[in-house]
Amino acid sequence: MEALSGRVGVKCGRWNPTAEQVKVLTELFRAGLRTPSTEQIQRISTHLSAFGKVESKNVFYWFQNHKARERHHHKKRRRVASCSPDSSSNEEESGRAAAAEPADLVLQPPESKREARGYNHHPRIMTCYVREVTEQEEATTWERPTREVETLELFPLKAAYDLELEADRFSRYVRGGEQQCREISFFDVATGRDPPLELRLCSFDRYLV
Amino acid sequence: MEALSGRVGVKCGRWNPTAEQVKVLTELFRAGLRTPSTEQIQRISTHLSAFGKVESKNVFYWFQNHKARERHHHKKRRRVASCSPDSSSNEEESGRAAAAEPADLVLQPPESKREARGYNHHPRIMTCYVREVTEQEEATTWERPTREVETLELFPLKAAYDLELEADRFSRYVRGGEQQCREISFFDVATGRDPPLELRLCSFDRYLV
DNA sequence: GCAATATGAATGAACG
DNA sequence: CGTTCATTCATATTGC
Repeated sequence: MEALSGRVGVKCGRWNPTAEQVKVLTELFRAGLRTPSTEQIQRISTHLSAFGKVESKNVFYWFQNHKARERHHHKKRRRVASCSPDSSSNEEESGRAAAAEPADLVLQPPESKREARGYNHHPRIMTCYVREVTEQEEATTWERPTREVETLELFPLKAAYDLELEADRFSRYVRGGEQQCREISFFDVATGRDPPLELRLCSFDRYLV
Repeated sequence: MEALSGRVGVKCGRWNPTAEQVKVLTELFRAGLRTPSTEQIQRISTHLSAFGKVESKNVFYWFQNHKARERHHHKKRRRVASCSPDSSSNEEESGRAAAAEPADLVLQPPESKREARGYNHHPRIMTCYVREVTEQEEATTWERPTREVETLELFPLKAAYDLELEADRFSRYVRGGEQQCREISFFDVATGRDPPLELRLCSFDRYLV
């Protein structure tokens, strides 16, 4: 049922992203996009509209939520301090919940909390602040920059997308800052036979890690 | 088939609280706890683990759902707005769709588009701050504070809890703020014969209402 | 067994 | 940005 490209109810009460939309958003997120600018949001939403109804605010919220949630879930292991080996009856937990990103929103160790703008990085990689940290920087929080950063075949092929809707064209836009930041380009799906989207990342992993 | 205290197939697909766990959670809820903090969730889940497998997120979701649902059910036919004859009594909640049917309340935020960055605030009500609303206030959201707030015989007696599992001890913790907020204390179930939990509320209703 | 319901889980939207 | 609210999805439960 409703294996359709997205959800079902079609209630329209609130945005219900289609599978394609989610995929695009997810890829962008995985690519490192966390806090899209107004323009980016515009472009993204326009593009996504090819897969179904969507507003800019939906894109905005999507990133907000995805970012916030991922962070929450990330705070898992780490400080165990001492007592309470966390034993309990949960061990297998790692096996099951480990996958996905669903959640374990728990622990939100106090730790860094008041670092003003600079506390949005996990004790993870993110060790590369080579120069002045502008907002571009903080907007550039990759999960694991070293991995798929390369050329990323994000959109493998002309899936089963319904590319007949809008003829929106996306000009290439760069996010994050200068040249050392990846750039994500959208190519019009209507003008070309190319996959609905193509996301290209400039290798700049050397700046990371 | 499952009459057991909750656990059955052990499907592990999703958490299936045991009767004891539900009881504890319910009592806490009745006591007024609605939005436990991270620490509280931690403690509660640890405690509940004595009655069966449980994760923090389960506790989190439990409170979220319980709170939300109670609220919905409380939704007596409140506002009928205007148009829509609403016909009156009728459906009393639509009989069947007791738990669903969005029916009307649409709140429809002004489909204002929000200029990019300003998605966040709606021109909402926000008109009621009669006095200094501290975080204690908002943290102290009881359903009907004036009602059972008193001394509440929350844990009537040493139920049939299996108090032989963990020897976790819970130190008293306060939620919501200062002294005028209720405090919920857990007493070790292993060290004492007392009921697994005891919840004590400081009368502070005068601060409410 | 299947339909109706209760409720765990997920997530869009919004608040502070 | 961290939290919380509201709605929806998915599944276990219960009744017919």
